Amino acid sequence: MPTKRKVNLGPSAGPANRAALIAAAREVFAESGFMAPLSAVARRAQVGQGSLYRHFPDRIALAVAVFDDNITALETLAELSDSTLVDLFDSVAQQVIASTALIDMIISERDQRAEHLATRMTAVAAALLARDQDQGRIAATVEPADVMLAIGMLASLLSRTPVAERMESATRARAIFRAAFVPRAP
Amino acid sequence: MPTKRKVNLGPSAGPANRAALIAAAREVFAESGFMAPLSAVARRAQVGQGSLYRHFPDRIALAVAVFDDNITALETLAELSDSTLVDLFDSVAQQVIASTALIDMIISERDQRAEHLATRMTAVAAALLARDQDQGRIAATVEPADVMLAIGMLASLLSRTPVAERMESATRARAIFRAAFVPRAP
Amino acid sequence: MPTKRKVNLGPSAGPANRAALIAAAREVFAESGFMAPLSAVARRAQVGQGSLYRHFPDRIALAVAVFDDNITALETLAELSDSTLVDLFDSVAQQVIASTALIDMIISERDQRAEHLATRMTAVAAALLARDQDQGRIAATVEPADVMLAIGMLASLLSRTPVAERMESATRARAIFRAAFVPRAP
Amino acid sequence: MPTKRKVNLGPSAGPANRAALIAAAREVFAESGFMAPLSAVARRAQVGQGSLYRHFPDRIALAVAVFDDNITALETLAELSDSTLVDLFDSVAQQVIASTALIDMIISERDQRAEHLATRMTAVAAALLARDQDQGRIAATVEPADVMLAIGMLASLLSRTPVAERMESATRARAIFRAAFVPRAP
DNA sequence: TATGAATGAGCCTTCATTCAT
DNA sequence: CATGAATGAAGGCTCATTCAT
Repeated sequence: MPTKRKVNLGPSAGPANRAALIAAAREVFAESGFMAPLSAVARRAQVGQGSLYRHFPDRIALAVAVFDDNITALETLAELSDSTLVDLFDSVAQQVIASTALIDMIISERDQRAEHLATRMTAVAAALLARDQDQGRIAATVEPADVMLAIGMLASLLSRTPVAERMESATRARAIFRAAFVPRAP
Repeated sequence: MPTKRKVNLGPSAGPANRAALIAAAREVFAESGFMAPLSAVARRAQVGQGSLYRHFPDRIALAVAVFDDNITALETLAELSDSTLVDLFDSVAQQVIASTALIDMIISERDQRAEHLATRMTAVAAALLARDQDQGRIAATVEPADVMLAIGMLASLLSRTPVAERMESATRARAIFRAAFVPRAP
Repeated sequence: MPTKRKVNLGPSAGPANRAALIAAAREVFAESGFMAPLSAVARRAQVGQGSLYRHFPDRIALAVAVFDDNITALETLAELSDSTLVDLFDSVAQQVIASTALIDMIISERDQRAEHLATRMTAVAAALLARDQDQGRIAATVEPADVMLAIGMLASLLSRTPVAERMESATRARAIFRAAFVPRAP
Repeated sequence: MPTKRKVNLGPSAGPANRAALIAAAREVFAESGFMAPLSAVARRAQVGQGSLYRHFPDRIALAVAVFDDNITALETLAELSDSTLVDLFDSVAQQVIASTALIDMIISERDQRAEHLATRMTAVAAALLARDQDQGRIAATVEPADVMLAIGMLASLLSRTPVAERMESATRARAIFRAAFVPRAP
């Protein structure tokens, strides 16, 4: 009465699966948002659900793995000597235009790991802010929290905007924030 | 085929139930967002699921009933002769601090009824914008779409911010938008 | 806090409601079959659901009231001196082409009242059969049960055939049964 | 968000469940017709509803699995060199006496998969008809559509006949159709 | 007596999570 | 260590039936 199994390729492709899961999750999160069914991730990665759970015991673990790259990209940006806050806005907007789920998570999850990503992002913002203020591009009264809030608002908005309208909204929002942050009297 | 019953207190409280449903929905939406389970609304209203569906055949019908009040409050605000865009921001922030779901719906639903609420809100924004620009309080370059975008960002952000931090975020955001919209050279 | 009611026209239109319910049920059964929601009947009759239940405590009671007319039409047919079994087939087919639910009920319900209608229908069949056999139009070996079975099959089939194809199926089926019942060697 | 669990005996009986579901569905369809609640199938198979949906994503998928055997049996019958239309009627009757739902589905579903079964059944009928006509057992005027109609009527009727009376009805119906299809003058 | 709101059982469907192989 | 089937808890929705007014 029992069964028939497929094949068990053994532990050969151990971390290959992990990578496949991350890639699949990136796509799935981008298409269907942070709350997309995890089974869809496993399916797209051609991996058993069990393996998904072994590598990433919960949704956040998976999301953190996915979004670490995004944050790293921002950090890299901050290290360029000529990057500005405007670049940061643009980068974030770019990321969110492509995938909505990072901000979904950063804003809504109280989980340690999500907050860690948020912290790294804040550091990026603070670094760029200081540099811009030094060079008189941004008003001295602006605080890092303002920048993070602006980023949060930008991203949160874009994350709920239909894909087709995201670009336009991003442009308009960027103009608003630039106006808000530019120094007053020349 | 028949069904067993427990008690049936009858339709004595006909529209009282309707009111209870709206009140419950306001709370549930505030706590859990626009996608909160409707069964939770029925439960909190102490009402059968069937009654909920009789009164409000779908989620949007319920939401519209809940949020009509909010929009009406904004319209009333716009009619006061001395109200300003800042007042509008504050009102929206106030509302969103209390309940998150109105903007959830306005941003994400393409439904006629949701768009009707959005339209009314836009009208309020446009009226106040015109008045503020006449009196030199807001730069002439600002367009209604900018105002709506700002409101959307504000609300979208607050809607994902944990309740405890909403007030602070709202204050900071208001300052940002004021800075962005104020006229430049005096 | 309580209520507002509509109007209560009193017991003025007592049996008018009953008639409206029967008419509405005839339409609803025709459109949606024997298992159509009773609430749809009440709605179409512009009558409260309670009234429906007062007049017809269950689905069968309502159906019997509706279909009594159909059976009566068949009985009237049988009383015409020149009517034949073929006429009966045609009449049943006609009725079923229009509304499917009578046979649904006769075949599937074991309820007394449904069987009463079946009995009357059988009497009609027997009368016509006897007459046809007297005149040599139908083989002497055919029994009333054969006729009822043929009617049942015809009707049961039509009741499940998409409306557009019913006419064609009815014609073909009639030919089959005629071939089956005609006397053999002339 | 998580879920509580009782026991999980694992997927040891993987395809055993599938078989149990088919068996259960055969019984449930036989007892309650094609529209019987799928939850009843899961319950009778002692299987979670989720498993039912995994194996058979919709009602038709389940029905096709159940009825494929039936059609296969008919096809096998047609391949026997000495089988006749009468055998086909008897086989169909036999099957329908046991389970009602096959014809329910073939008649009422416009779904691809249901029509595929219908097509196979028609092929069987046409093959047997040709052979019977060759050997003079069936009138040359009879067309495959007549046979299918007869089968449809037979099955449709039986499908609505209480189990106890099915055998008798089947016998009588077979006699009728034989009479209808036999060649006329010897 | 008529009304129509309220009830709640039950069906369908989706998913997170577990676990035998 | 990977697999993928099994589980069952929700949630959405529909309807038959009751009952205060």
